[in-house]
Amino acid sequence: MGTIQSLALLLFANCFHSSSPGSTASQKDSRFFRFKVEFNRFLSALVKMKQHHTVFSLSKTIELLGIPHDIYSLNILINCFYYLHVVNFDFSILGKVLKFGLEPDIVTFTTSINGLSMKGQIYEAVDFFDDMVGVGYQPNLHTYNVIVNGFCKFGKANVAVGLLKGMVERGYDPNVMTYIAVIDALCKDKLVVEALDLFTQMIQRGVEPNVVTYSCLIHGLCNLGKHNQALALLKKMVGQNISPDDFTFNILINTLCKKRLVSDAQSIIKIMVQRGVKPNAITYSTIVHGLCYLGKAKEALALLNEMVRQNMSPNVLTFNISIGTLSKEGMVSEGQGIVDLMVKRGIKPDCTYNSLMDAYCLYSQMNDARKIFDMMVIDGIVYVFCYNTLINGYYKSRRIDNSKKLFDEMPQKGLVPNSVTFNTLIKGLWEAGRMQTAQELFKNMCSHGQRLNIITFSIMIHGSCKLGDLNEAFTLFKAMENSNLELDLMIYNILIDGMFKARKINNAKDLFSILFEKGLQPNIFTYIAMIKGLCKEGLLDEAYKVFREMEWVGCLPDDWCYDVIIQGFLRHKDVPRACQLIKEMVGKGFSTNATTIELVIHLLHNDDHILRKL
DNA sequence: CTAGGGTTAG
Repeated sequence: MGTIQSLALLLFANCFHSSSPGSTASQKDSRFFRFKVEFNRFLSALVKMKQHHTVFSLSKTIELLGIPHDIYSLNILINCFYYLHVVNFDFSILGKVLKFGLEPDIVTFTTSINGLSMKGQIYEAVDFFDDMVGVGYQPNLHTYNVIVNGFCKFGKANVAVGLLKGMVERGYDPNVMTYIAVIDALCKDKLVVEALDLFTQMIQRGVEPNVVTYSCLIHGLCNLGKHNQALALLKKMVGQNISPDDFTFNILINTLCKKRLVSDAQSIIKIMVQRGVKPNAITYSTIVHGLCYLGKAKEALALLNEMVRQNMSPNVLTFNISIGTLSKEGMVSEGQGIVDLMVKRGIKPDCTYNSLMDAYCLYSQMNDARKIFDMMVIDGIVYVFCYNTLINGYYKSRRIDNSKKLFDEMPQKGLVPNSVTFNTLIKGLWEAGRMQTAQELFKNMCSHGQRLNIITFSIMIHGSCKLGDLNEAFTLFKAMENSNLELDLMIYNILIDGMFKARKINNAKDLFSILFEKGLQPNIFTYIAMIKGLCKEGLLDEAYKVFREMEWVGCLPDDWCYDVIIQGFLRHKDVPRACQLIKEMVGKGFSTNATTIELVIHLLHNDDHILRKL
C-alpha cells in the first residue's frame, strides 16, 4: 500500500517538475495549481480510507521535494494530526500556516475545534471557538455542528440542547446533522422522550428526518426496552418511504439477540436480504455473539466459518468471544483452531491467547497452557494478566509449586504482580494447605502497598475461618469495614458459615441480623449457610423458620436448599417434616440429589416407618 | 451522522 502511494506521489511530482523548457511562468503556475488540486483531492480520498498515516508521510515527502503546502492541504493535515492523537498539535500547525504565509480560513479553525473536541477537550475547543470569533472570523453552520457534536460525544446532551437553541436564536438553521447529533446523545442518555420531542421540533422547522435520525431513535427505544414504540417508528419511517438500512437492521438484530431471541434475529437477516440490504460483518458478528451468549458454541463456530468463507472478516473481538464460548462448552481444540485461523488471516490475536490458555487451564491441560505461555514469552507479549491466568491454572490443577515459581520469576521479567496475582496465589496456597505461606504472602502484599480489595478480604477471612482462627477473621472483618470498601454480602456469607463451623452459633445469628441492619439482602447462599448450620446444631425449628422466611423475602429456595434442609431433618430423625418437604420439593419440579437419596435409603434399613411414610 | 464487542482472583 505504502509503495503504491509513493508511486502516485512520484507521478504527481513528475507532472509538476517536468515542465518543458519553453513554458512560461503562467503555464507553470497553472500546472502547479492543477497539481495541488489533484494532490489535495488525493489526500482527502486517503482520509476517507482512514489512511491518515499515509497523508502524514506524503505531506512530509512533498515538503522535502520543495512543494509548498496550501491552506487546503494544511487543513487536511490538521485533521490527520488530530486523528493520530499528536499532542499540542494545534499550536504547531497554526505556526506552520503562518510560516507558509498562508491565512487560516474557517475550515482551519473548524477542523482544529473538531480535533480538540474529539480528544475530549471540549472546553478547550470552546475557547478556540471564542478566540476565533474574537479575531473576527464568522463561524458557519459546520463550526457550530462541530461544537454541538463535541458536547454530544462528551456525554453533555443537555449542553448540546442549549447550544441548539442558541444557534436558532443567532439565525443559524440547524440541519439534519445537528439534530442527529443531539437526538443520538439524548437517546444514549436514555432521554428518549426528550429526543422524540426534538424530533417533532425538527419536523416543525422543516428539517426532513432521514434514515439515521430514525435509526438513532429506534436504537434509543430498543435500549429502554420500548420495543413496541420502536416498531411503530420503524413502520412510520417505511410509511414515509425511508428505507431501513444496514444500521437500522443491525440495531433490531442486536435487540433481539439481547432478548435471547437469536433465531428471530436470524430471520431479520432474511428480511434484510429480501429488501435488498446487504448484511455486513457487524450483522453476522452480532448473531455470533448472540449464539455465544446462549452457549450455542457449535452454531456460533459454523457461522464464523461461514463469514470467513464469504470473505467477511470477523474482527479480534468476535473471535475472542467465540473462543471463550467454545472453551466453556469444552471445545478447546476448536478454540485453538480459531486462533490458528486468525493467525492465518493476519488478524493479530491479543488477549485471545490468554483466553485460550485459560481454557486449557480449566480442563487441567497444563502442558498445552504452558505451550501458549512460553510462546507469549518468546514473542514478548506476556503481561501480568497472563501470569495471573497460569498461576490460577496451576493451583487449580494442584500444582501450587508451579504457581509459586511463576510468581517468583515475575520481577526478573520486569512485571509487577497486581492484586489479582496476590489474591490468586494466596487462595491457591490456602487450598493447598500451605496456611503459613499464604499468611506470609498476605503480609508481603500489605507491606508492598498493594491495594486490598473485597476479594482479598474474602479469601483471607475464609482461610482464617478454616483455620479456626476467629479472632483473625474478625480482625480482618473490622479492617475491611474501616477501609472504604463497600459492604459485601459474600463476606457475611463466609463469616456466617465459618461461625457455624466453629460452633459459634450466637455469633452466626448476630451476623445474620447485622446483615439486615446494614441494609444487605441475604441471598440463597446466606440462607443455605444459616439452614445448614442450624440443622447441624439440631435447631430444626429455627432452621425451618429461616427456610420459610426465604419465600417471604422473595429469595426462593432451589433444589440445593431443599436438599440441605431435608438432610438436616433426616439426620435428626424428623421424618414427618422431611417427608413433607420432599413432597413439596417434588411438587415444585425439583429432584433430590444423590446424598439425600442415600440418606433416605440408609434410614430405610433401620426404620420401616419411613418406608410407610414415603 | 447511526449498528456489534473479549481475558484472570471470592
